[in-house]
Amino acid sequence: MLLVEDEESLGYLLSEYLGMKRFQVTWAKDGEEALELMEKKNFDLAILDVMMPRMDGFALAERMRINTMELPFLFLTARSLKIDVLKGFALGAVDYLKKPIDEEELVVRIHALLSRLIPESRSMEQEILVLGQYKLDCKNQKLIFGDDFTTLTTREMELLRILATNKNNLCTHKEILVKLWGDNDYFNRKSLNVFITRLRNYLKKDDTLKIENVHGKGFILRIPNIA
Amino acid sequence: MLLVEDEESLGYLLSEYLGMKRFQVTWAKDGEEALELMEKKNFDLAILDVMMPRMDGFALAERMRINTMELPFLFLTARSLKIDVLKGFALGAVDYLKKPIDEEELVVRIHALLSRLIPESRSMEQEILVLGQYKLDCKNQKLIFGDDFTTLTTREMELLRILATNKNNLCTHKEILVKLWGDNDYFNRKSLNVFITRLRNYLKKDDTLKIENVHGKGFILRIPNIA
DNA sequence: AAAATGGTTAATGAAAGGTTAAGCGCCTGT
DNA sequence: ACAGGCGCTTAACCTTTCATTAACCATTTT
Repeated sequence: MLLVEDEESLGYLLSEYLGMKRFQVTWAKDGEEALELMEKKNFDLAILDVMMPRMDGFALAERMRINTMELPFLFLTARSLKIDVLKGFALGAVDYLKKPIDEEELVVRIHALLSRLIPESRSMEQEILVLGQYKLDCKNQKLIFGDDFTTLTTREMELLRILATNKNNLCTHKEILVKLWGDNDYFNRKSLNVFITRLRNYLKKDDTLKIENVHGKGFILRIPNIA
Repeated sequence: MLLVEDEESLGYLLSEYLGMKRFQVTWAKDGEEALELMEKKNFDLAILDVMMPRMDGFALAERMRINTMELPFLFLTARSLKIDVLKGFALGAVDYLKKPIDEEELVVRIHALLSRLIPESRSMEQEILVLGQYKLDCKNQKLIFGDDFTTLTTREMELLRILATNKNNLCTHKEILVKLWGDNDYFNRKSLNVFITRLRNYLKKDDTLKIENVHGKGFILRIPNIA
């Protein structure tokens, strides 16, 4: 997470507090520094102050868009005029927070944003994923069908979770193998096939669910949307 | 979008205003009614008032989670105590807005939520090319026609994508062959012909679409512009 | 009309995917 | 320490997929 804040005391306070809450915070003291950092490192979220010397937060957001950086950002600012709020969102902000903000509120808002922005982390928190007539209880590694359930192994569960969080969307071999096996070689790929077979077996009680293969690319868990 | 608000005047005002802003709004006057509506219809977002007779907004959110409804929701309420905000997010809200809120701000916030934070609408952003009555979902390699779809092979998809991104413009043999095959010899050229035939077959449900040949030069995917 | 280019259909074979079972290391309890 | 169960990997074998090639017909150009 990247915090862009020119004011010493608030910047220090916030980065300390967020660090305490187990966020990895990098603190940039102006827009130039922020842009440099973004080039070097991958952040999940940027928190931008608006009123800063040299390049203000709005200008920074503009520059980020021009450089097609896809980093989600929110504004945290004392400028609470309606026109500023509208401008902030028009620039593509995911939130616009007004100073002074309660630290705890800031933390829960950031959590809400991150869990929405990063599909994986959402399903990490989410205990139970609904897959057609099945439910996947991630914490207990149970695949529930009515009153019945199967206990999944860790790998089975993780694979199903990846497919489920990207339901109706292609999960490439590479993506899956790197996430679950850390590497993408011939044998791991064969292993993946074995797990796919297993999952297909578990899931065949609901015949609207399908794990489709896209030849040479990967797999799609197809869950028809009920109308 | 589902608006849950017990107060007559505010409910009316909001649903009118949001309707004016091209949102499809359904207004439920209490939690019970909201739950019934959710059973029947798929909404993209719910806006929940907190203080309501019978079932309050927090209780409603709880019920939604128990019934494993995956509908994202935000609170819109006069209760601005910190503890309420924290509770709201703990229940899984995507936002927590304090009354009175400026209508324009509400609208931009909803737009931000729908475009960036809610998966369904996000997946709509991925690369989908419209070809007459067909849609080409590049990531999933699907050619969609109404409710029906065909899974294309990688080559088929790449070829169609080249033609589609240059619609109504000539794509030379050379251009295509170099991009897809890396080389331009007699056999690859024959192969290209086979793929063109296949694409023509896939696309014949919409007879305004044509893959034309320009003798000795290349192909044009013709898509009449609707006026 | 001959030659070149394009179109269509079907056969082929290599690569990818699917299934089942055996192998193998790692805990766990005795 | 060792037996047994568990879960992941490897192997063996079979099926499907798909780009290529061939064969043949149609159209266009010269």
